[in-house]
Amino acid sequence: MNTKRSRRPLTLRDVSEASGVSEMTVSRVLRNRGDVSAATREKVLTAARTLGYVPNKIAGGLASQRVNLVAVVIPSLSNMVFPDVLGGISAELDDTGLQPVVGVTNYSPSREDAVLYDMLSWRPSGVILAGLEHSRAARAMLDNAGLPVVEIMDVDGEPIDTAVGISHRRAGAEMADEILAAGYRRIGFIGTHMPEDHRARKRLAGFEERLGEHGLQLAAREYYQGGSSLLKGREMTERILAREPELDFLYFSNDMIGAGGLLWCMEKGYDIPGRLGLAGFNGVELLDGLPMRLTTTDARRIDIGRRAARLVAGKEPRPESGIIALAPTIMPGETIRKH
Amino acid sequence: MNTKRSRRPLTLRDVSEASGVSEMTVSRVLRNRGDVSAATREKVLTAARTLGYVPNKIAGGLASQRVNLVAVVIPSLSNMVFPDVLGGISAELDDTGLQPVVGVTNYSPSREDAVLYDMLSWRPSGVILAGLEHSRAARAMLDNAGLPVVEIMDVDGEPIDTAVGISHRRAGAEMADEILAAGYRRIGFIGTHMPEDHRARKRLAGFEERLGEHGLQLAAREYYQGGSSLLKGREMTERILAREPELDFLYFSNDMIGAGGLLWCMEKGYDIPGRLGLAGFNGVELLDGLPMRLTTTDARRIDIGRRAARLVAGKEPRPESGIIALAPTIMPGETIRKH
DNA sequence: CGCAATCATGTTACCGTTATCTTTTATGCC
DNA sequence: GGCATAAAAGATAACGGTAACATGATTGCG
Repeated sequence: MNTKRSRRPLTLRDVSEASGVSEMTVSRVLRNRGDVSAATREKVLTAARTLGYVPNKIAGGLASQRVNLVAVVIPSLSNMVFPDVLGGISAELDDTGLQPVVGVTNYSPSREDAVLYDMLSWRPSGVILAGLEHSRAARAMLDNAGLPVVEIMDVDGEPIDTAVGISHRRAGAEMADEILAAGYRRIGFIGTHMPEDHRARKRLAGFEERLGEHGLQLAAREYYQGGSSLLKGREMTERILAREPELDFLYFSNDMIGAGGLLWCMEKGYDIPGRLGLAGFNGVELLDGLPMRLTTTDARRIDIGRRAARLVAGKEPRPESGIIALAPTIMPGETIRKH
Repeated sequence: MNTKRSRRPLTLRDVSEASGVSEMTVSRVLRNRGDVSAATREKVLTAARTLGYVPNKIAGGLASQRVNLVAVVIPSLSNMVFPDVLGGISAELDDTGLQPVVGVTNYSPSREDAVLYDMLSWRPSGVILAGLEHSRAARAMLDNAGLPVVEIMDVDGEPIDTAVGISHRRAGAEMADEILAAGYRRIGFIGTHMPEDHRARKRLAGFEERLGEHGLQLAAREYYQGGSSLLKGREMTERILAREPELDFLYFSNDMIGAGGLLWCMEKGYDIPGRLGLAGFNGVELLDGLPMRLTTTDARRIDIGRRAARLVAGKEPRPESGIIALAPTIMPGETIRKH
């Protein structure tokens, strides 16, 4: 099966010699391009197989000026948000010959610049990146690169090329509507202290704005550092309720801390959703198994991934406006009163 | 800042002309290699910046016969286990100039072959892949490639080159010890029905073997299809207890379903850990916020990622045996009786 | 001051493919 | 059977960098 570990790496030439045809013909066979007779095709294929030849995309990419890679730049892996998006992207890219390559920025603009630079140096066929806020340098790079750029997750802003996402302002506002309609009035907010998480910021802005329209404002807010976890949700919930015991609703900036808050409140015997209502954001699978279903907003992650992928793959035309806005949809759950 | 969107992509030649030096000198500046005077360095850098030049790694890689990529091939992203591994890898690769590129196989051997083939066609500097079980074709490819290969997560088997992980047999056996020492005797198991999840299989084998040494065997087992979620954990727990109400312990093949099981049992009012003990596997952060801390085994994911990365980066020599076995460590939690 | 060592830069030849064009061979059709 | 046409294969020249070597400019030092 395996040839003795030859030191010199295999090239087209080796396959060409082994099968007695030109390198060009081998290349054609391996890429299924151009006319090759069934006989030679077979010869070449077996030669390639027995040698264990693996094409060199570095050389191929240089020669063809085309690389089947799509750069995907996102802030974080752990967020339990990203795997869904990537799932959507992969699913849609699967039959296009394009392959996603992921870069992670950790919500740092300078890391984002670096990651982008690095990705672009591979001359991908397209770029999908999270958010609409990018450094001047990043915008310039992307502009210059002259390839499809899809900014995902958010549509509240001016896309470089195309944007696919939900309006986080709207998501926040709609949740506010829901909460107010259910009669809650003393509302607290818990979120990360991350100036770079623009989407969380916009969500809160939309939320507060809507409260304002009803003559209300947040009765308390609590910010935390670092990653989101159930434990953090518990801590923050305890803290905010200790400070403001009269709150009748807690709006969490994501489901993970929302779930932590929910567990804590249930243990403490709070009457939910009667005495205290809760809501999160994202619509993650995790929530399905909680003792009580947390009300949340589905951020349409899979759809966003799919549409973004369709755009870079050219399966779908870029809309005139450059913006594809999906509707964030509230998933009622059981932690908010019926009205 | 940005030059008018020129159609022709920028090359070294453009920078060279703009700064009045040879392409070679530009190349040297951009890579910080070789001697260049401070003056020209500055000239080149500003030229590159104002043009918005991004190096072409395709061309560079071909010329230098060297690519700063490390292929990371894993079965799944959603597992909440691989993000940790990736974290460890990135952390350790950060100062080496190497960059991880992730491929996902969905536990399918044929997908694994395809992903590997694809990755190798980029001629990476090293490969990190999950598990010790690979197709003959995959082993041949890796053998042929002549680069460092680190198989991670598992050490129960024969590595192609080097392996870093824990012994899942041992992890299973040690958990069995713990459970037996606490006096539980009627033990049930809940896990995925995935013939390709070799690590889960080995864990169970080690577990059962140890039970056997004590003259016991599993009193019940329940397998499920598809992904692990809290909800699935609840369902499976309900099912196994309906079928075998006399069980006094449930060993879950991962923490997610373990957590689901725990929540269900608590709701049903089971006395835990008195009447019924529970244990999972992995040691994920999720567990920290549960109403009761689930007993589990820390699979050393971050350490595994780090060591693997150190090996491919050449920061650490390959051990004589080719195997780096980390110790799986039991995290007691509160769902198992004290003994 | 002269000569070797060092620094700074340039020249040339690939790296392993694929695009494009050319040549050779097979095929169809009246 | 001859000639237009298509199919199959090959030859050649990029693609955009970098390695390796060559060269010109400085510097150090007895």
